[in-house]
Amino acid sequence: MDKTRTRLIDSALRLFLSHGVHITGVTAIASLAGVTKMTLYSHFPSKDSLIVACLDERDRRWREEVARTLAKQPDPVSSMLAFFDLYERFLLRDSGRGCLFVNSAAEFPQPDHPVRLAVSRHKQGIRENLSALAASAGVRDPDIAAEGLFILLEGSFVSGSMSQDTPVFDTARRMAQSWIQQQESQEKSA
Amino acid sequence: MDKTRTRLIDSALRLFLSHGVHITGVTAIASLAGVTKMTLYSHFPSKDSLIVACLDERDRRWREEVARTLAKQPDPVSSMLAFFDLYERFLLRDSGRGCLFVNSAAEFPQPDHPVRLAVSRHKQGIRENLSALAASAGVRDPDIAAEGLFILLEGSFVSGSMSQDTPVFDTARRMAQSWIQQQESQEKSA
DNA sequence: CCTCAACCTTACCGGTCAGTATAGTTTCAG
DNA sequence: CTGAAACTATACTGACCGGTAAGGTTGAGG
Repeated sequence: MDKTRTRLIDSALRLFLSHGVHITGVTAIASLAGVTKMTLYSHFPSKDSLIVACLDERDRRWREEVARTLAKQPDPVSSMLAFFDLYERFLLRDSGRGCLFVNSAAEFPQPDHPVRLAVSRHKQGIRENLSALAASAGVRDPDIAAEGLFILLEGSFVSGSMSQDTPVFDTARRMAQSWIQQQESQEKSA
Repeated sequence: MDKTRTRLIDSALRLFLSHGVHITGVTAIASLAGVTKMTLYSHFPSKDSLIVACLDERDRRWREEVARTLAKQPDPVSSMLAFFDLYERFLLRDSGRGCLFVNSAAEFPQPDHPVRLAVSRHKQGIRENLSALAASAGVRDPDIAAEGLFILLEGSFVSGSMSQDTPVFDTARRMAQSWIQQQESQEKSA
C-alpha cells in the first residue's frame, strides 16, 4: 500500500546515490518513478522532506539488515565484527558510491538542518548498537570501545569508496579484532 | 604577484567549505573576493577548473604543514602519530565542516572527473607519506600499516565532523599506537 | 605620453531549478 | 451511480545558474 510513495523514495534514493542530492532534480525523480512532479508534491511537501524520508527509509532498511545479520552471530564479539561485513556489503551494493548519509551531510552543512538531523539519528543509532554489544561483551568502557569500532567502520567506508583496489575492510577487521581484545583485557586487569 | 587569483581561490575555498561546492555560485565567489565574475573568468576558464585549483592549493598548503610538523618529530613513529594532531587541527580550524576533499568527492561521483582526480592525488599523497614513515620505522608491510593509519585518520575525521562532543582523536591515536606496535612486533617475529 | 593589460560595470544568453496553477482523467469504494 | 481521491498533462512563475558580450576605467612600465 502507498506504492507510489515507495516508488518515489526508491527512485530518489537511486539518483541521490549515483549523482548526488543537490544535483538531482525533482522532475528526474518523478520521471524515474513513472509519475509526474505534481504527484510527487502530493506525497511530499518539499524536496527537503523527500530527502529526509529517503534517509529515514534507508536507515530503517539498514536496521533491518543489521538485526537479521546479528541474529545469526553466536556472541557479541562476532556481532561487532559482523558490522564490517555489513559495511562492506553496503559499499559494494552501491558500487562504491560511499555512504549516503555522509554524502548528504557534505551537501547540507547547517548542523540543525532536518537532513543533518536525519544523518545524526542514523549514525547515533549505529553507535548505540555497537555500544550495547560492547557492553554485553563485558568491556570496561563500552562507549569508548564503540567509538573505536565506529571510527574503523567510517574510515574503511570512506577509504573504500575512494580506492577500491586495496582490501580496506580486511585491514579494518583485523584492527577491530585487536581493539576489542585490548578492551577486553583492560576489563580483566581492572 | 597574482594576488587576485589567490584571493579568488581563498574566497572559493571558504565558501566551498562552509556551504558546499555545487551550492556556491561563481558570482558569490567573485563578490567575496571583491572582483566581478568577468575577472574570475579571466583567471579560470570554468568553475570546474577553479574547484580543481582550490583543491590543489589546499593540498599544497596541507603538504607544507605536514612537512613543518614532521620536521619536529624525533622518529618515524612520532611522525605517524603526529598526523592525528594535524587532522584534529585541520578539523577544528574549519569548525567541524569535515574534509573538503571527501565532501567534494561526494558531490562529484564520476571517478574520472578532474575534481575526483584532484581528490585522489591528495589522498594518495597522504598514503604514500604514511607508507614511507612506516617503512623507516621498519615494519614488515609498510603499505598495510599505512592503510590502517589512513583508515583511522579518515574515520576520526568523518566521525569528528559529525559529533564534536566525543574525544574521537584521542581514541584514534590510542588505536594507532597499538596498531603500530603490533606491526612492529610482527616485523620482529618474522 | 602612450600603450596595454588587468580590472570594472552592465546587460544579456539559454538553461535549469523548486514549486504552483489549472484542469482533465482514471479508479474504486460506498 | 456517485463522488472523492489519486493521478495525468501542460504551462507557468520567479529565481538562480554558468558563461559571454561589449565597452569603460585605472594604473604602471617602456
